Amino acid sequence: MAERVAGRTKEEVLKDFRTDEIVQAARRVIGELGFADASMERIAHEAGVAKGTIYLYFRNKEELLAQVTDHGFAVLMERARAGASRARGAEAKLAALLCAALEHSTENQAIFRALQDYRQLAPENPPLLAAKLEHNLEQLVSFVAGVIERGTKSGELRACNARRAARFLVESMRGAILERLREPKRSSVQADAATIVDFFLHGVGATEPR
Amino acid sequence: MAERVAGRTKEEVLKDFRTDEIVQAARRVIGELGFADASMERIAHEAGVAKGTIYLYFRNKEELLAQVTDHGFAVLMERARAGASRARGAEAKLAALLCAALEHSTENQAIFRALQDYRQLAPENPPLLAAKLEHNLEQLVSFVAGVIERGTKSGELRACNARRAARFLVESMRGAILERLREPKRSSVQADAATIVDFFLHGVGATEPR
DNA sequence: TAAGGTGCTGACCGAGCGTTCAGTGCGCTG
DNA sequence: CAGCGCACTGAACGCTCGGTCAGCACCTTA
Repeated sequence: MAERVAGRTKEEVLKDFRTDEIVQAARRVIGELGFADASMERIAHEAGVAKGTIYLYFRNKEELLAQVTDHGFAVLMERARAGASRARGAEAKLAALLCAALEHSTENQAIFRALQDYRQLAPENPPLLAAKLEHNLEQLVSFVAGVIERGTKSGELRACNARRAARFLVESMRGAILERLREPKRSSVQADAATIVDFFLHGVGATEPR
Repeated sequence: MAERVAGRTKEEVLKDFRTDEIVQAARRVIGELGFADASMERIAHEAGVAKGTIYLYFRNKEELLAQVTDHGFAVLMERARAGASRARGAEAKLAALLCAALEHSTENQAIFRALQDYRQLAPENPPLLAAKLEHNLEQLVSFVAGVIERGTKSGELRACNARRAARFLVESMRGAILERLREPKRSSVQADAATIVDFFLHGVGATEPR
């Protein structure tokens, strides 16, 4: 009989540990090389195990990649929620949200590349990974849309299609992240986030909103 | 001595014809399958030639893909310029520009997928294709930035970092195109373009611009 | 210490890719 | 009509990659 710690066997703990090690290794490799060039061989090497070992913990490559992106998105969403909940008012919440995303993308390019590339992986008949990413992205958009809706109700934001606006903002964020990755540390995360929110709230038109 | 038509030999005309045929075939295949899955075999089949024949007209796959994206971008830019030049005022020009881009992306997904995927193709040490796409995208941003700057001078737009604003708009356009490709023909090109320009000019804030 | 089990290894496989090149056949020329 | 040149072909090549599995090493147990 195996000894138990907190209701889990030693084997289960070890398995979780190994699984996490491999996921983290995959995250690093993807962040460095992108999805397309992140081979199982390279990931195995990074994790310090043999290629075959990965297949003891994941059914195939796609399942591994899906876990990587899921994990990355979970961290991003947690940060975004935490940042937004600390801030007061729609503008501050959106800025905090963007800050979290920009910081997260700077520290960890893997999840962001996912956001960017996922459609490429299998444009037709999207498999597990594409579906998961689609779902994750939708979650982010929904969250942003929620912030916008509450802002509209409180009168801070004008009435608009919250979902469209949320997508609009998320895409802009994507662009800013891209730019930051291209020329890193050109400006602070806070400044970039503020610029985007400013554009988003006020636009570039000289006339007042209708 | 070969006969000449308009200063070009028959061989040159034929070569151009074949080259164009292959480029168009590649465009269709990329549009259907994406960059990653557009194999030379498939492109050759679509063009109605043998795989080896492509290598008589293009040094390698990358050169072929680069020509495809160059061609697509040239068409897009031509449309955008034409649309913008017909319109009067910054708002109308931007709307026309977005219309052109949305139409073009609807008819021809290849160039758009390029915009989306190019970073994926070679994240490190970007080769010919990535460099060309980067340059093309920069051209588009510059064009938009020009429209914005002139709008600022005429007083129609408020003063802002035109380049940042242009990137902001281009990314939003990208998002709209993505959405359109996901659920095609949900709304008219004109309506989508108007929505984006409206967001872009007025933002979602209830207060007037500073 | 011997036996048994289990986690792990890495050489191997087949598929698919971009690329090459010896061969083919068609059309032009003398 | 014979000979030649050249555009074109597609089988073959080298390579990479995801995925497999027979065997090994180590730990536990008796």
